Amino acid sequence: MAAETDPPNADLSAPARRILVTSALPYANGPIHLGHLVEYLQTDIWVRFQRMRGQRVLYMCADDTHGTAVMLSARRAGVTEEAFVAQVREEHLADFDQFGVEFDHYGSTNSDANRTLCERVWGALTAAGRVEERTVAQLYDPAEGTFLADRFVKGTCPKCGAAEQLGDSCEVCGAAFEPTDLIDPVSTLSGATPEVREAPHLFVTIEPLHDFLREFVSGSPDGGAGAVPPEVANYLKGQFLGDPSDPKELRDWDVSRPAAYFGFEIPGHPGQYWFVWFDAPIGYAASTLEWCETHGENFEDWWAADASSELHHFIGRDITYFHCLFWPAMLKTAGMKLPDQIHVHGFLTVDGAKMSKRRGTFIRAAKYAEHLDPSYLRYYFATKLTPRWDDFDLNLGDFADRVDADLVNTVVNLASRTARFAKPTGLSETYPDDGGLFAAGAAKSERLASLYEAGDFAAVTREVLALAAAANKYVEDAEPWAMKKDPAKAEELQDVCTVALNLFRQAAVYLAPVLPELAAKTEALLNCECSSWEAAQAPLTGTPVSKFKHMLTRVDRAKVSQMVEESKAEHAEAEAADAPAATGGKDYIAEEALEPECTIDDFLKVDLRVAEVLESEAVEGADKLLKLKLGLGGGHTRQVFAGMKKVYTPESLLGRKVICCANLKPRKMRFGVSEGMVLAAGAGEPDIYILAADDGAQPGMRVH
RNA sequence: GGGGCCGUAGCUCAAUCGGUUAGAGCAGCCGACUCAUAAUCGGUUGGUUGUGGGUUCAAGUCCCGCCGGCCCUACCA
Repeated sequence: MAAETDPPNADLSAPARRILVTSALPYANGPIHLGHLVEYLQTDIWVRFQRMRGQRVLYMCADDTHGTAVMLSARRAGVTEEAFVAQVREEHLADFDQFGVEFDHYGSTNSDANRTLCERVWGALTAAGRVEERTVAQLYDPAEGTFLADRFVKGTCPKCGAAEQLGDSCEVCGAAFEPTDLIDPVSTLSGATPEVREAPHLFVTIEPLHDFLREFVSGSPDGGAGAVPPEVANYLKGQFLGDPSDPKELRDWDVSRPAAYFGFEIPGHPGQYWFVWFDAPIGYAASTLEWCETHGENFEDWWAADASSELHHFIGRDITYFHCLFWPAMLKTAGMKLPDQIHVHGFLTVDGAKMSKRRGTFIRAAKYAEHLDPSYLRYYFATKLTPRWDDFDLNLGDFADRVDADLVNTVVNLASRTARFAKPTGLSETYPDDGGLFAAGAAKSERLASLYEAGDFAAVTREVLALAAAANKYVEDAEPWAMKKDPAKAEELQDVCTVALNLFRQAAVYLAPVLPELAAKTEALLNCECSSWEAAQAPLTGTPVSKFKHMLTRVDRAKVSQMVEESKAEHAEAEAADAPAATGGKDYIAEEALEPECTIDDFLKVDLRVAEVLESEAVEGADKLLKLKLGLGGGHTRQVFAGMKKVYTPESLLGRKVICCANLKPRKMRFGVSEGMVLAAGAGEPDIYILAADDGAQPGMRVH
């Protein structure tokens, strides 16, 4: 946990800011994975930066423990919910620890502090007349004894008849409906047939706060800044708030769930529990309350409406709605501190695609740390993080290249190529002429600080790397290795190393929020302090240099692949364990219903031929398309575009015999005309399996 | 169905308010060097800025259509 004492303030004339920072609470129903880490690392970097600048920061987080999913997981595991979330908590904390994410306090939404604050907020909502009770009809699972959220019900679409559709919409025809409309609904929890039951629910009205919320997100007319970036404000206006001239009505929010539900029972409403999304954000405050109680601080100094502190939330863009509308509405009504800024980040993709368990790119934090140095990931994420909510990609090849090239070859190289020369003498007593390099780096201080402040870590790493690159050039030009051979140039050698090591240290200080371990190793090497921002302002002189030890090893590509392979294997095991035995596998016919009966004449209209893939290339600018030239014998060829690039590489198809529909009407596509279709099984990526003919089949033969 | 965001070199990203010939790193190629973790330094190849229109003296940037991706949301719009 972070030090409580205030570090020296960067700007001695200004009092330190008091900043309360949160990351969204991870749900206590699963492990932390690389997608989660985007947010915790982003927040941790920002927090560490603020601390280096002398600000007073509280970094608060907690496990989000309530809800149906946790309740069911606990049942399945045969333990109480409390025992279940306690176990998950240990795992989460271990993961955060490995990645250097340092919270001041990590609470739980299932705590007395949270219950107390939920009651306080609830009391305020009730007193303000914002709470209404209404009856809601919902599907109920008699076997599990719980009401079912939409995603826990499957059934046949009432509109198109497609089977196995989830409770709220149909993937096949796109229809939207209520789960109670489903034909033959089945609980995915127990397999039981759910019954429709009515239960009272409590709703919170936020429409009266419409004007307040508009001002909150986009700023006040008198020039006050909004709490969210412009694109987020646009989204909220477009989706929920509308224009002042054409406002949309904000819907009431259903904040209760009937028993059985793992959560807090609502005072005065026996059998009704606060919905997990109601108590989750209150967990930010509850965590602070617990911290205050053990640190002799006053909770109101951080959470009262007029508290002089700042409140910053870091969230993913999927939960923008809750944090930017409901949450401020709750706080406003409860007379509590409003967020000053909500930092919204995008999602992580891996190798250009959504994280996929099947492909092994759904990687747990713990699995990553088994194989690779967490510093790599902290750095790589930093090179990608901006204040915008764009998604960004963890390209595993690029990841390894980038870490090696930037950190090992450029930054650490500065130390490793000169520390040995400097060890016998230490650093020079006075800082030598370096052509202005150190001063130029020092002059970057405020610019880099404002980039950190704005969350533009990508720009920070770019600029610091440019400094380190210039430093390498300095060493190259000075040729210390030549001086080493000439005893008369010992002083000159010491000077060159003094410059190189100071430039290295400057970079390490600037990168310290991202790479705290590198900063610590730099402190050990140079016997100095690297934990304050001002450390980059003045060069170090006359100090001893320790024996150089490797600070960061190159990325082992084999470990990267191993990590992916093992993640893949984990998924396969989990699937095998989940699959009910001897049910004959997945019901693909239910998933994609049979077409109406056809006659032999209908079938013969489709002319299927054996074809050989003569040419195969990926289509530039298309993610899914391969352009194939098919040989049908006798000199006949066809150009066919096939949407299977994500599953088959172009080379893997060359020379293969495939089955194609040879009389399909040619279709003009963006990249050319497609004159047929290659047959493959499966509903689409990643399930695409090309049909093949047995040996002996020749191109052009018809399939009967 | 509605909305938001995104699309720039093989890869990852820059480009102030619309302003010169769209830049950088990595990878590739050529050369130099050898202190350093096959590191470093110099040079160099590589772009119809997804696509088609429009506005403008000037468009990667602004407007409209289309294609593609991600997300949110919805029997309202």
